Amino acid sequence: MRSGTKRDHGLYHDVMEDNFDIANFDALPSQAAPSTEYLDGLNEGQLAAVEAVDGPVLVLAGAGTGKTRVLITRLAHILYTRNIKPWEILAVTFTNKAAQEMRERTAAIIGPSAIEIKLGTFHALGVWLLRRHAELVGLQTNYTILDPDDQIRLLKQILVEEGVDVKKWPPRGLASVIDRWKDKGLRPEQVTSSNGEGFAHGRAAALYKIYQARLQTLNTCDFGDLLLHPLTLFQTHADLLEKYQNRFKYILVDEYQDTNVAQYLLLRLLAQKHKNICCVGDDDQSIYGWRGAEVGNILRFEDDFPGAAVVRLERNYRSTAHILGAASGLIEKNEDRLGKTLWTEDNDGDKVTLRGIWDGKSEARWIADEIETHQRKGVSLDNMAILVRASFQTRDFEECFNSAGITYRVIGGLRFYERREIRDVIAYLRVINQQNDDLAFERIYNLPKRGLGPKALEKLRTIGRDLRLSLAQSADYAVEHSLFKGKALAALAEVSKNFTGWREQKDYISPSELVEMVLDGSGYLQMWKDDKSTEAEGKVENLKELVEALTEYETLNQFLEHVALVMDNNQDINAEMVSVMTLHAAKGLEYEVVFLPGWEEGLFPHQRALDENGLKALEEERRLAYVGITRAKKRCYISHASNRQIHGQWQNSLPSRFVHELPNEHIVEQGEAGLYSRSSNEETVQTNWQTNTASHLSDILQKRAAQNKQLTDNSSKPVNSGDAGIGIGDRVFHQKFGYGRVLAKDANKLEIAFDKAGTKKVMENFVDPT
DNA sequence: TTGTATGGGTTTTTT
DNA sequence: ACCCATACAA
Repeated sequence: MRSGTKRDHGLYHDVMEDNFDIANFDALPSQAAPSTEYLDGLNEGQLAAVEAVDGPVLVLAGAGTGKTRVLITRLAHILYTRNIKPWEILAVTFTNKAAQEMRERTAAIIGPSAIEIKLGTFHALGVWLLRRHAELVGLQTNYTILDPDDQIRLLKQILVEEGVDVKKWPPRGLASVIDRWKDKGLRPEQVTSSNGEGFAHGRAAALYKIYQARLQTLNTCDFGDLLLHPLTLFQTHADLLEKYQNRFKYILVDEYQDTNVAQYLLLRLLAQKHKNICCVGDDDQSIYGWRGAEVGNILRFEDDFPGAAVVRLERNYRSTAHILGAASGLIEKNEDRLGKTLWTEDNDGDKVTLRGIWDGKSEARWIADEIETHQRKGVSLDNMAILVRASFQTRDFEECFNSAGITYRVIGGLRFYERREIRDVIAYLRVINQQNDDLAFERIYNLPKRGLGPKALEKLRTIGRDLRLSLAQSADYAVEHSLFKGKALAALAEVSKNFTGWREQKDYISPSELVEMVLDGSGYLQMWKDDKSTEAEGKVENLKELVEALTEYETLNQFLEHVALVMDNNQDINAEMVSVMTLHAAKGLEYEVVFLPGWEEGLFPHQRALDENGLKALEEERRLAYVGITRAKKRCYISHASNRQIHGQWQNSLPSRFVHELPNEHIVEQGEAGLYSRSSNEETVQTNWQTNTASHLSDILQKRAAQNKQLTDNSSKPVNSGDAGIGIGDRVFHQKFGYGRVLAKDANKLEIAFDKAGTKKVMENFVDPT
């Protein structure tokens, strides 16, 4: 499946995309007489889940209970015991990673015919369906997928055109309103301003209509459309629906707790005929509510499919008893759950380590030390992971690991295709692939600089509006009729000529040859080569990698699709590396040793989530914590820092309420002198926050001052010592900024006029009196 | 038209 | 701290 190139860009072909055609001739015979070997070692519940092949089945599978194994074995079992071809099975997952793993492990049991199973993410399924029936929803078959960045850009254009104040009503806000509608399977004509969440005084519904129309003329889909269009397709074309219902005799769904309404409706339609649908999920691991996921889908399953078999998997094979105990103790605090009791026969193992630390940097250093200790004891770096709440937290670790010489990989950090130079080239490719792609055209019409500015663009826009042409077409037209003068005309003529040439070539040469032509012909590569800045070299390097990566694709369209859907930068799968990723990205994974840094109020649970969704969000955050802990097999470390730099500003914070919820018997505390300690300060946050967030927060505010004092008094850490009494007018010294005089004081923040560095705001802890 | 300076708003999590 | 939009100079 994966090609064997040395550098792996994660740009593998998704087999899902091309398997349909080969699937129609019977190349591979159905499986030989089965031995039931593959069923060996399953426990009672797992076996039940595997053997309940026909009819609806709901598997409630706790963390680490072997649900992936069940899914895979079930796939094999269906193929062995029913007269079914692999392509008559549909298996949907949430991530490409999960899909890939499932395919590999299935292939290990049933052999190469595994590639014929229709297996992939919901979105990949959507792309596939849409590619074949695009015209029925008003698209052309070579439609492109709009990435979130362009989605925002487009929405902003629309808002500006419609005279909406984008300062007050940010495009992001509209994007999320529209995304939520699409998550619910609602098309523009199905929404009213009343559910527009008050955006731009109830204009959201109208804006949604405009946006959708614009997408159609651009011949493009956003992520939501990849689900919404197929849904529309099935709702309006009964014959088509029936065709796919007939094809997919068995359906398997992973991570069912994270399906949104659109996905749920799609599944329900597809499964209606044969009703052989098996959904696997865990309500305690539902962490995508913010994206429209409905845990309710799990609860509703038995109503939708009467007579559904329900199987619970509660025996955990992954973690030690202490780790499981800590996780269970935490998740018990949630009101809104089906309730499950995981158990294990594993030994107790080590307790979960809890540590309070001075700041984010020392936290990273401490974790690096622990990693090295484990490494010396023989744990591979591959078996260790750091799971953070927000992606900015990865930075401290990257810096620390770089200087400590620990190899690491950031999963889902900034992806290869999100780099500017890559996006630029992709924009070129998009315009070649599809002249309608105005967003892409706008990105590169003056890149490298050709002396075409906003005025030229405006002119093209006008032409386009009058003649109903896209920007690229307008450019051609303008050149043909000499609508520009002098330099601008020459520049535009060059652009137009280039694109025409590339477009003529694109079907005759390989995508990587095409990109090379574009890079040279456009002067884009030269632009970076001429650039003397330090980063330019890396960009040239990346562009070379892109050309290399493209050799794995046969058509441009295929490449563009993968860029949008599956491309991530998991390079160098061979080297041993610690993984650093967000908690969300860690779902479904497991590691011997897991570090969970940053358990601080405001960061985890995240303040923003709490602000927006209150108690519901709190419970989701808690599930996230639960997911984090249950990733660990042998060792789990939780830490919280007292000080952290956020948006460049030092902030101090209290330990997360989740820290206090960890059951004593499963944790061991490591304190640092002078820092917050759970045992000594127990009463600090142990209040009834669970039912009353507000009182908890005010509680925190109250205690914060007291804690600061304690911190500054006792700490021996960074640059300060007993400096509690700095006042206005005092002379002070700061390690980085040197000497200065205090101008103003606000709580523990000082405004200081430094002799050399100018006036800055600094935390009191970081200066010494002179 | 391009380049630089300044000020304001901002960042959760992802297919 | 960073990204952005706007303003103004070249």
